[in-house]
Amino acid sequence: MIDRTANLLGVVGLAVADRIGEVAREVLQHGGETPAALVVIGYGSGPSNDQLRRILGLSHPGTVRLVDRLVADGLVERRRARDRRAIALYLSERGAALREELLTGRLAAIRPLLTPLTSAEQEAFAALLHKMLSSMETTVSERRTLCRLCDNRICADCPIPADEQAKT
Amino acid sequence: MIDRTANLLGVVGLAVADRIGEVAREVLQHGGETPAALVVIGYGSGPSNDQLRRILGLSHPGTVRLVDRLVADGLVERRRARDRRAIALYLSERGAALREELLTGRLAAIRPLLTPLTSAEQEAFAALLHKMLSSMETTVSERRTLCRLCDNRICADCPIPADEQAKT
DNA sequence: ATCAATCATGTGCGCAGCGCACATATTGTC
DNA sequence: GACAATATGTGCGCTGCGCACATGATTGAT
Repeated sequence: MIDRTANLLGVVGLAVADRIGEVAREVLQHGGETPAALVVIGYGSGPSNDQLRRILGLSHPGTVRLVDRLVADGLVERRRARDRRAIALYLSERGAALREELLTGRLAAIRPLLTPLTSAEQEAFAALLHKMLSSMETTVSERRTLCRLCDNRICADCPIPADEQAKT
Repeated sequence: MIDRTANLLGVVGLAVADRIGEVAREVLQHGGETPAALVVIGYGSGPSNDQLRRILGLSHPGTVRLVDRLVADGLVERRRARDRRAIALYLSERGAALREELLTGRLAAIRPLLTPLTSAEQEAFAALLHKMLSSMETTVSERRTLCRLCDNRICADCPIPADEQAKT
């Protein structure tokens, strides 16, 4: 019985990912982990190449080239960090604008899946999703990977627990 | 409020897609739409290159090359179809075995997300997913695209409605 | 204070997955 | 029988990414 539910979740998950991917490509003209990079850098903490790499789950060179593309598009700036072998990544104004557009488009793409549900059903659905996420045991790094496309304007209190012991 | 739910669904959807992708790459050593192709061809109806193309949402040449890879790996056979300009795609024995492994791995990858829920909650969750899917208006072609990674051993009665008028 | 190990970034190279433009073979239509 | 429509295959190039390697900055051990 659980497998039938898992299969349904597989369908919905695929549909969600497909829709997000479409929006991202329309907005950014790039695919892969590029949209996630824009969101992550957009938090404004000035992540290093290596921190970004871990969150996106890419190789180091892959991340360098990804940032190259974003810089070439004028969406990201490489700045000096305290540690002078590292860099600090920040969004340009245009990058921030596209990030907004991306996050808005993402929600707009997912929303139609929920509208057939009544308000009460949506609440129940949210509660179940919340419980699923809050039951995941993750490190800080894994949590950031899961939330790499999250809309921080909406998700004020992320339900996903993170073991604070784990290294960033 | 709906946006908060949509954001949560976005996270879970991404997690599901990530996990499915990992399993697929482990089993098949290929990414992209390749795993979906294996599942679709595995239904045994002997689809043509063009029918497969529409379901996967790829260009025609992209599909030809995708099938090339599957044939090179000994997973798929190109056979003559009634229409002699078309071909009919079938799985080899090894292809069918890998398809089983892929579908099993897919469910195994999704299942851990559901286990924190009680049986009653899982039932409620399934009912909500079912309602979401059954509310989608899709053509036959779109339905097949949505279900391109579905486990037909589990999903006997697909909830997604399809307009039978639409051309295959 | 120096020097080796470590860390972070960047580069040359190649591969996988896919699309565009084009070529070829078969089918249906008039 | 001529011709548009259909279905497959090919040459070519692009995007996204990993591996192996090189370079500069920092840390730690002596």
